[in-house]
Amino acid sequence: MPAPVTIDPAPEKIVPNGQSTLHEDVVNKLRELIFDGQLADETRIPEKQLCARFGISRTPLREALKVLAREGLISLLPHRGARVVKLKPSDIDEVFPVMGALEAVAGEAACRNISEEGIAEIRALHYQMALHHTRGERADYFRLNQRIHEKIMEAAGNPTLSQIYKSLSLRIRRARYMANIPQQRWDQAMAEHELILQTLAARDGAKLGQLLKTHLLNKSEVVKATISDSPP
Amino acid sequence: MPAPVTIDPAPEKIVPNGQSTLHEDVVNKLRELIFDGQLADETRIPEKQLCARFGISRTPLREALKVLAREGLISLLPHRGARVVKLKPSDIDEVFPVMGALEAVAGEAACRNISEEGIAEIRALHYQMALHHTRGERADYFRLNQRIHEKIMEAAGNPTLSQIYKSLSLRIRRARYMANIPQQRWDQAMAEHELILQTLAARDGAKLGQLLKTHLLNKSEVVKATISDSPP
DNA sequence: GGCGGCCATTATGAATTCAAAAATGTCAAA
DNA sequence: TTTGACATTTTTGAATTCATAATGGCCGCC
Repeated sequence: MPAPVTIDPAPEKIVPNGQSTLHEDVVNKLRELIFDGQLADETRIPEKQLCARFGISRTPLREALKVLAREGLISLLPHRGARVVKLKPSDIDEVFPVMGALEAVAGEAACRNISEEGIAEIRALHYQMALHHTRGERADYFRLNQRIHEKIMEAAGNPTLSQIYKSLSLRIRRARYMANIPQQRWDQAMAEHELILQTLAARDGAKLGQLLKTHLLNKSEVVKATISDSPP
Repeated sequence: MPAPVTIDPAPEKIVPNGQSTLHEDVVNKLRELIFDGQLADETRIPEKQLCARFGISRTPLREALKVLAREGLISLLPHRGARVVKLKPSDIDEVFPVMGALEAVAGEAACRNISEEGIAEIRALHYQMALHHTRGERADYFRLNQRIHEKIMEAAGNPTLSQIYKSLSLRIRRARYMANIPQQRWDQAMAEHELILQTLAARDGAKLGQLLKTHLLNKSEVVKATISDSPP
């Protein structure tokens, strides 16, 4: 095989910084590559090549692969290498109800625990997001949207819950960013968020839980539509 | 302490069977050791010693440790080794609401998806469990109880949900088995299960979800009591 | 000309080796 | 006697080496 076309002298070397371990850095780096689509679905991940790219040996890379496999981002077939798992519509159907339930729990807990300052912060984020919605700035809207949901999750004060939610979130992140949401649904989502904010401010846990659940379920439909063009 | 009574010439060597990989076997083995309490809380896990015990090299063991760390069973401090994480009462407070929410989702889905045969199976398990309850056979009761919840989870037909639930389940399994439930609470749990069965048979998803949620929450109190004697 | 088995190559699984950080033990001084 | 600095030992982190299963090409056969 001839030399590769793109020659990068120090592509994205992972420098061993004293505090974190090498394999942890590799995990994060690989996640980024997967999200960026640089490691495409179903393509085999050649260990040697990645090692060269990162400038490390195979040992920490393989440790990282094990971790990512456990997270569900890649699949690890014995003697047959690792490959990025393809996100199927059915996965969306599976993940979103779970995330909805988790957000519902978070919402209930948040209503109990959140400070007035916390509510104020979320309110600020909300109206910032509303502005982006009005202006049709999708990327910014998505970013704020994400942060609001994270804030609610954080306010719940349940690290275990947060961790699991985050892990699931990562799993479908690729699809989520793809989501080319139609205007009508976008308006609806914005209205839902309006209600979510009010309910949180009123500290109506049960209602907020229900709202978040259905909000997620609605989102599920959109996301599924965006990836259903590439069938399993 | 004198030498252990049972001397095992080849203690628990892990033999490389063709299909599964070594590190996966090690993960399972280590989980067992942790659950059995052979690896006590907070004690450092010496790699070399375990390698000798398993008859393997350090590489697959370390890979397994990474995975278990991601599962939350052990903590991995750089250059300071791995140690089994101690189950604190606060962990119970965190985990059970999440499991409750997951079971609620499962209950709703199960009501939609479960076959009549599936209901019949759970009914059989239920009355078997009731018998153990009547006889005061705690271990058997716990076993059946576990299986019923697993059946409901399975009937939901959501692998992602099952996986997360299982992972959480493992995390608190130690505490769960410890649970020396008082008779009064046991009777109450049995009554709750009676209702759970009826609601499932009636396919009332919303109600079943609610029941499972509160059922888990009640259980949480008992479990927490059992580990609160050993404070954080 | 196409298909199937055989051998060389390659990639993965695991063991070993090397390096570096942390734990331990020793000895001296306050 | 206690404390603190230093040297030694131990343990972990990472690289390298070895073994083995899978991949791919080649040749013979149908």
